[in-house]
Amino acid sequence: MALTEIADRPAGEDAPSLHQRILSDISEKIVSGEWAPGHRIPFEYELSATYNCSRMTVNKALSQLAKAGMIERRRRSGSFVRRPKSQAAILEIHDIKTEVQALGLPYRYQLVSRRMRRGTADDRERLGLTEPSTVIALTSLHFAGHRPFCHEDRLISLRTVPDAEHEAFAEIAPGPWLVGRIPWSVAEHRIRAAGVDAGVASTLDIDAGTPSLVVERQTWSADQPVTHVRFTYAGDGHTLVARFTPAQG
Amino acid sequence: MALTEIADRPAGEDAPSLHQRILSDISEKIVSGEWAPGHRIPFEYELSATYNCSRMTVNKALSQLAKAGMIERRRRSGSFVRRPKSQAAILEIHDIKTEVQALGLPYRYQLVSRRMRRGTADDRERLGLTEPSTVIALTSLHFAGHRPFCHEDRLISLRTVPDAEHEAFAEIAPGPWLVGRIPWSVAEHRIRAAGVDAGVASTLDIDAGTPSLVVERQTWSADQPVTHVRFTYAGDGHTLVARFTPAQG
DNA sequence: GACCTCAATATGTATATACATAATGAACAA
DNA sequence: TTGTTCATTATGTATATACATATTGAGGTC
Repeated sequence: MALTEIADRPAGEDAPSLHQRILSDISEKIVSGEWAPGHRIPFEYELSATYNCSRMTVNKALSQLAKAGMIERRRRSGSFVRRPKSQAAILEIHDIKTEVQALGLPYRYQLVSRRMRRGTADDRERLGLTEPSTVIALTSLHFAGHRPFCHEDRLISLRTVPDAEHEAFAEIAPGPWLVGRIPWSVAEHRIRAAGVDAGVASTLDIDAGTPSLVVERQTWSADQPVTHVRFTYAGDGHTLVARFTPAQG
Repeated sequence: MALTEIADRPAGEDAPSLHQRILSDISEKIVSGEWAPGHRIPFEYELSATYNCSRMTVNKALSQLAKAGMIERRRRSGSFVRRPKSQAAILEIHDIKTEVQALGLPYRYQLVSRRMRRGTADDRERLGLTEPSTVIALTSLHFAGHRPFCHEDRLISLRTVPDAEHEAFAEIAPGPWLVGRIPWSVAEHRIRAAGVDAGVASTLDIDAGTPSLVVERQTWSADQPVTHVRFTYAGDGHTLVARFTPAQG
């Protein structure tokens, strides 16, 4: 009877594509534990029979699952549920304006200092420069409402970003200015806790040594160092939050 | 002449699949900035002509690029390079044993305390429990060499993980014990800096108030709260590091 | 001009088919 | 026993084809 087929896809529900449905069916079996790690999932031709579709459609679903790291595919042997890769997980880090506005507070940017100089040894270290180069050194503040939310200490390599020489950064923060102008290919983050030093403490209007969250980001574009930023979030007021589902690399 | 065809694929090079090559060709044009955000990339049938392949092969490449967030596809209009989505990025967090061993130091786990209790209001808050439930509360230390590397403060919901009642956690850390036993579907991380409180300070053998990195992780399996952990990494000795290429969500 | 209709168009999804490739295991030879 | 050969098998990749679907733009009507 046609009734069962109708029941498969209730009227109000918008129908996802078939390979999508196969994918989520399998994904659910894995996440629920019904198919434990190591379990061999049905062969492509078996699934194509149960779903009454072609092997290509099943292949599309399984390939995506393999890419997401949920299953492992072995020729001649079949596809297997992968063991979760330790407690590894993924965290998203947003830009500051978004962060502040997500808190429902008005955002404001303020430049504290701007210097151009021949890169010191420390500058080269931070940027990952091998040869001397001229750099722009910026310090600035990001406000959430009336209170300073974050202190930014940034270097920009003029060799890679010559336009930065003619930008005052009085109105626009260097982050948004760089984004869109310089396509970055690789970046590296470092997150740690530290007591704030005297200089940063005074601009943030807190006591030196107060615990703070330090996020450093180093960015390259096509192997050329672009910028190095050090964000200092004062006190324990700031938290990086991430929600995610297991995507075992 | 066949010579040009040979030149296309040098002898020593292993040939990636065609759709892979199309994907990386386009990806490179985008990352290099040759195709700026908003640029309309060639239509599927155009690319299939230039690469002398079927539309399906091009479609596979473009679909993956769209999924990765690098391009946006619009029916009837074509495919366009997407504007990078702010400075969002991704960070991987590994489990502690792996972290310690990556430093080349011997790893050791030590249980400090284990209690079973009817969940307090704070316990329910941490686990995300709506109704009262019995919980296991564990505190333990992770050593890197001789020094305490990390303090762990964990709650496990006995309702979701009844087996935990019969596990002493004297030999095995609760993290690895839970992994593999309970497939988790969702997790949430919170990362912040804080001064350590007196209790944790004494077990870590440092002064109270020392800046420390606190990583909290809350885990659910099929909407059921599984566990809540609070890792405290003493001082500024510990850094979370992440390297990544831009996958603009 | 505002509105409607409709053909054109680019992507979305799915099929049937084909051959390549890696891995397994059984049959067979030294 | 050890090693080799070889057919089998499941996945990997690619093609040609088909129809669905959303969107655009042109043309006609009120």
